[in-house]
Amino acid sequence: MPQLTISQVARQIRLRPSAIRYYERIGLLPPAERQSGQRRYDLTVLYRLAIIQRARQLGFTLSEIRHLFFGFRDVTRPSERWRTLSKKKLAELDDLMAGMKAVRALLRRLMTKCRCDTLDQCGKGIFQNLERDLAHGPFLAGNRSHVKYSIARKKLTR
Amino acid sequence: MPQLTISQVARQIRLRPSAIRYYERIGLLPPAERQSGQRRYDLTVLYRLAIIQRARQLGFTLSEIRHLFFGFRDVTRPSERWRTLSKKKLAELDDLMAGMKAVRALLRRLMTKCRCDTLDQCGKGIFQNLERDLAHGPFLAGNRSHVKYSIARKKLTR
DNA sequence: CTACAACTTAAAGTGGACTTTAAGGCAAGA
DNA sequence: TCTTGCCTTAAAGTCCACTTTAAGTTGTAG
Repeated sequence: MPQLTISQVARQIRLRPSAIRYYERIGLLPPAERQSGQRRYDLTVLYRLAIIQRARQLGFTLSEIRHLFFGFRDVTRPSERWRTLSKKKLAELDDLMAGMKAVRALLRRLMTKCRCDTLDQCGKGIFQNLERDLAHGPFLAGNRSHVKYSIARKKLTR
Repeated sequence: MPQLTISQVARQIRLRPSAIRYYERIGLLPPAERQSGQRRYDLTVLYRLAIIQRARQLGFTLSEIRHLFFGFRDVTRPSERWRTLSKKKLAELDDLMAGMKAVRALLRRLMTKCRCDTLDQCGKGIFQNLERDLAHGPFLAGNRSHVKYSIARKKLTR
């Protein structure tokens, strides 16, 4: 029954073989059957990979996707699994959007309202408002969170 | 004149000393004066760090911030510098928001409209729509871009 | 027999913004 | 003198989702 090689699967789902091996290594995919050492797949792997792709696109981490697959009792239906994960993700997304709107506003103000003669002058102003700004709470953090959304970038040709 | 030690600066601006040393290493801060090997700073470093903080908060990378400081002719006023950078960032931000709205919609549909009995069934549906979805263009990519916004995370206590 | 394509593995590399570690220096106070 | 506390450096580690590399295996074609 299993007839697809890893690169045939990769081509169909638009992934690199290395990604598929990686998913297997971290337990997102079950260990594939082997024919003289080489992985062979049937169609169902495409479905599982499609879910992974879509979930990634929705901002889920691989560990959240593992939860989607394995973190529920077997009888739990997909709709409920998706609901559980999506609810959390939507909340995160809404936080993120709020933060981004605040950033947008700040960017606009910066563009239109800066009258400083030097950057040090800008800095002084910012520094003196530090206390007040921090009181607001960090609406946007640096970059060490589990939720990251990124703008699509041209594929590295290779 | 320079009287502050690195950890006094760090405390005032709410950074770790290691971050300040890192900024110096990558050329974001000028090499600090030394007193028997140790860095000593005056107030202006706080202003510069405040700008870095604020710019990071606005989604600028350290390399963009370097551009803010050093990428213009000396006579270029802060307002114009900010305008140049902000324009680009606003465009990126708008793309990002659009992508996130699409994701939001998909998440909502997933929550309310999934009637699959098994995840494989979900996967089959997704897989069969792959072509169509890809035609849309990747409105959101995985996570390898230079623009990342993240939800604030509780500081690692340590 | 040789060449070649496609596969295998483990381990190391990537990017960005730092932090942590290891090993050591220096000044002040008991 | 010894301890304490803060500082120094270079190098390695962290996170995440992979990719790349190096070295080797297998099957097929000429």
